[in-house]
Amino acid sequence: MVGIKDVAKRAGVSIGTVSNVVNRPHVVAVATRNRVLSVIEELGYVRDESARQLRAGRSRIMGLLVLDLGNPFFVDVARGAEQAAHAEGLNIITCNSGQRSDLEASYLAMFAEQRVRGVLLSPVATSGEALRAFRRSGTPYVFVDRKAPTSEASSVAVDDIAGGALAARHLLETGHRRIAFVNGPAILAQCRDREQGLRTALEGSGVELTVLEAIGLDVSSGRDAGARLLGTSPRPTAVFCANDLLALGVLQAMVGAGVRIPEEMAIVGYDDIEFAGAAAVPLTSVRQPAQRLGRTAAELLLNETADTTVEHQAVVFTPELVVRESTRVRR
Amino acid sequence: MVGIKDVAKRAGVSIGTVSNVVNRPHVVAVATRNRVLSVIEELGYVRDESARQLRAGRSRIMGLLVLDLGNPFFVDVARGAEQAAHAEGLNIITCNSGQRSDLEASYLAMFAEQRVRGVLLSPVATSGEALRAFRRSGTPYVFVDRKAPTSEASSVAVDDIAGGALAARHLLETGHRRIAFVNGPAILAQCRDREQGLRTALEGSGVELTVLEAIGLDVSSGRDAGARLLGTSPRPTAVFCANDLLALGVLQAMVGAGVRIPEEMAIVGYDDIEFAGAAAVPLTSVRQPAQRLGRTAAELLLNETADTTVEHQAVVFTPELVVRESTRVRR
DNA sequence: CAGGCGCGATGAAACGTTTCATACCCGTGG
DNA sequence: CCACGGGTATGAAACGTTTCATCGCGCCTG
Repeated sequence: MVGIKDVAKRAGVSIGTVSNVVNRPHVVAVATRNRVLSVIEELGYVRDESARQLRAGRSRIMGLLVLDLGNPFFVDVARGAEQAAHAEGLNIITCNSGQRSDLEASYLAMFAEQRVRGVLLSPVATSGEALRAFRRSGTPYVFVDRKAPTSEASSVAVDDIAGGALAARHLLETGHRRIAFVNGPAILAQCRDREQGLRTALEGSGVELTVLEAIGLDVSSGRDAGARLLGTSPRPTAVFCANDLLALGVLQAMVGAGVRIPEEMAIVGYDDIEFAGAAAVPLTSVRQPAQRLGRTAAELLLNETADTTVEHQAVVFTPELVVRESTRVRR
Repeated sequence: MVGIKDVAKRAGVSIGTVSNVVNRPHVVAVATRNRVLSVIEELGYVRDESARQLRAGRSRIMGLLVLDLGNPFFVDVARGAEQAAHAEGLNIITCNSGQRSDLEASYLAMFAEQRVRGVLLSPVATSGEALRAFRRSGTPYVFVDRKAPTSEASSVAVDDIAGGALAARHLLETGHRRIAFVNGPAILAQCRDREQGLRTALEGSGVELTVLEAIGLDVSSGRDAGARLLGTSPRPTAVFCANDLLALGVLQAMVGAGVRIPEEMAIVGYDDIEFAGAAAVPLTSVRQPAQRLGRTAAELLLNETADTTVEHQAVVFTPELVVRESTRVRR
């Protein structure tokens, strides 16, 4: 592999000069510069980032670890983060923990070993060995889609309790009295909070609430949950799902069983991913500003890495209900 | 930041010994080993991957550059690739070109500078400055979802011509005589091939074919195309879309305009993403083995990086038609 | 008892950069 | 004519690892 000293030898200059041509072109005489540049071109020299980084002590890369890239919500978060990072000339590497703590641990270790500039993290659980070990490495990090005490780190999240309440109030207003909640794994704070918001808002309303916990937060888990839901009696008249993927699965199960939506079963999802509006019956959903979440988190992280004295912040966005056919009362 | 020599000093051993503890624990006496390990724990030492890599001359990372992470098809490709890489103890970093040549170029440059072990590439265009420059860097690469001459590199693809033909024959058999094709950007070989397969299969059938080119390969481009389609007269009775995202957009436009699917307009998509089956009207689609594509490509790349004498291969998978409501003739 | 062997530990070199103090060359002003 | 300074180029040190030749030491064997 051709290195800086091959270029130097071939161009008849010192390696320091080659380095200057690459990094501070203005300090080298124009004749020399052109000669070196043409040798670089001729030899196909590509500088070695690991050597650069070793010398510089820090990398030009930012890590992003999300819970599930199969969920378009996180793809949007990644898009937002990428924008902000590119604006500062940094590259982002996106990794997918798939909600598995072991993968999360392995990616965090990788980030630490890479001496990444910082990490945007949407964690499986904020306690846990992996995270504790990662903290010790001293790599700066910001939580995404997860509140955290500012004493520990900055965070950017959406108010999940408010989101749960939004869904609850909507279902109450449309007259439902038997409601099911299809939740995801309770390890996830998002799931716990949405349930809590729902419960609090339903308090005293006399609504009969059934809670099902799905295995995952994906469409096929939703189908399973939908099948279970079909077996309950008396059957609820509305179901709120922790996630649009779950909601799409539930919807599919209902349509497959000939249950009419929303007449026999109203459905509310969460995230308002693009597919929610294009579903069998367009889904009512709680919208989160996903791209903004990613962008803001990246900006916060960039600030903190530029100036370590800056205070941690906890940014919380407010979700918004988008009403579509799946809960719209037909006349 | 604590380095190997801090550990060495504190444990009263040489840096070579510390290195051995980390990399070849069996060669160091158990008492020494434990002492060093406890110092590592105490100091929170994390080894510096850039120094490691500089010394080793190669990295433990594989790059994956896809056209669009917003398309669940590529998320599945990424999943497959990740599996194969992890099985070999490598990490994958996934980047998203979003079909933009400038981003593609910038990520390829980054991969080359990082000296990644190899790159899985689903390129915007196989010609082009970016790719030519990348080739010169000598980083091994394998094309994903794109055929390529074995003289250049290995590739893993799905037969898009066959896929287009599959859709065409299905629409012919279900009696359609005015068909529209909503294609994506013609720079993409996938789009050109699917169109060609369609045209060839329709040849001599007397079918009237209208081709629309959408701006992108996403749902909103599909909505636009759907709107345009509504304006054509006489209106086609079936539409084939280069992609499920486009098909979902077209579907949404049709449903919004009160056009009955499949009676007034049959729709066929491509990729068979999970959302296709959960759509307003479940979509007939051409299925591709996405995860297998990623896994196979990664395995090929691993082989080639392990043994440079191995021959390039071009693996081609065969697509499969999945028939659902959107083309099913109702009785 | 000498020689050899195996186990553990050591010290130094090397990886490819960047940076910085230094040196050289030439022209200009005193 | 000398001193000085601006514009260029140089050489060496440093970054944190891994690797490898070497060495010391205790033990076995002949």
